[in-house]
Amino acid sequence: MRYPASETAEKHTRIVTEASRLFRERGFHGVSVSEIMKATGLTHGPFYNHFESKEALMAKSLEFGLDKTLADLKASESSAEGRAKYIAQYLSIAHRDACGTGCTMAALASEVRQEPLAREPFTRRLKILIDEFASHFPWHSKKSARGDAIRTTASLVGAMVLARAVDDDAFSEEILREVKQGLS
Amino acid sequence: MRYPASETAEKHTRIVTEASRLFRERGFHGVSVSEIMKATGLTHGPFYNHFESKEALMAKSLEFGLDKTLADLKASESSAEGRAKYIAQYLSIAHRDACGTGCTMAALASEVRQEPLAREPFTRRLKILIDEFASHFPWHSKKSARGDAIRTTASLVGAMVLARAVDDDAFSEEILREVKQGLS
DNA sequence: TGTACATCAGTGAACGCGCGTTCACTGATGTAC
DNA sequence: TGTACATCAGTGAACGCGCGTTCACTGATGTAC
Repeated sequence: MRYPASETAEKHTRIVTEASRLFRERGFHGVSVSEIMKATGLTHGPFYNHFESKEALMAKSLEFGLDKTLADLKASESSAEGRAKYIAQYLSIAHRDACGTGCTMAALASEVRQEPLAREPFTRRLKILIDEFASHFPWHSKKSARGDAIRTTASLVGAMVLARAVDDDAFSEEILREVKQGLS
Repeated sequence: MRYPASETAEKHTRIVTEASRLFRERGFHGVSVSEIMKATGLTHGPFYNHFESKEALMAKSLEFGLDKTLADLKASESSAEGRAKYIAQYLSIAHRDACGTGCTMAALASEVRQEPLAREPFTRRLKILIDEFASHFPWHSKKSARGDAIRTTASLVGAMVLARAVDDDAFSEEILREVKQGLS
């Protein structure tokens, strides 16, 4: 049956947001198209009215997640305290335990490598993120700002990936704490 | 038909080494049991003579890979120059392009989170790795050594994950270069 | 040392399952007159 | 404004496929005598 045209765009968005959350929680291959559609409240059939393939959705949901990360960064306080707050929040236990709503890089970067359609949008957005990170916060010097932004990003992502992989809460928190200390 | 008992252990080892390589290259879910067995020169049937399940092999091949990383670390020169050499090699383009023979953490850490049998062995070995990293090389002070080892590990893993995900060679090399510079 | 036979790692067809994807069908919406 | 009908997003059964796993069978190896 035909459905109101006004709802189509909203359903499209909902597929992307639910996919982004589920992919971050369980990885690209850990979630099926049916599960994503069920999470949006539809059956799996109409998926192909919205996207060409699952891989195309991977790319779109990756873009969505990274755009969110960029928006959060831009919305953060643009001072040394703002940076410390941003880092503390990134390396928090709450973030570690909330993959689905957290940083897309920490959740999916290592799977991006194997998804041809995902690499290009990932690359473009990481570049923008690094640029913004370097210019948004004050760093030791203008000359080192970009390098500092790259180093900080690598530390944040590495710490989160390891803290999440680890089985031992005390060790996991130690990783977050030590890296946070190194960045302050 | 029956096969020489002397070969059984060797075949077992070969399954683990081939699995470790393939898993690092394409992820736990990107490689099938059949592919692994084919890579060892056998059909897929006898896999279950050697391992209880694919997940059990994931855990074993993870252990194998991490033990190799630990052995490499122990074999490296135990001086400030040795550390610089170790870091330079880790953050090299050669390592970036050789997932299958490279660092198991950089290749699989984000997938470990979702594999129950893999988390415990991963955790135990990461602890040993951090201990060894802290005691093997000289750091600024004895007090900060452990924290420095954790921070360095997080930076290395994060840099490699990002450098591999990125589509743009110049950008990828910039990430490796800047993080390397920050660690020297 | 030679013979008879039990052992068991490897073979490869087969299992059920869930995946990504397709498609004939439905029927309220939107449109042409 | 009212009527007739084309549109098309959503439905849900079905497709082929490759996955992890199982198993009856094979036959050289290893062993008992």
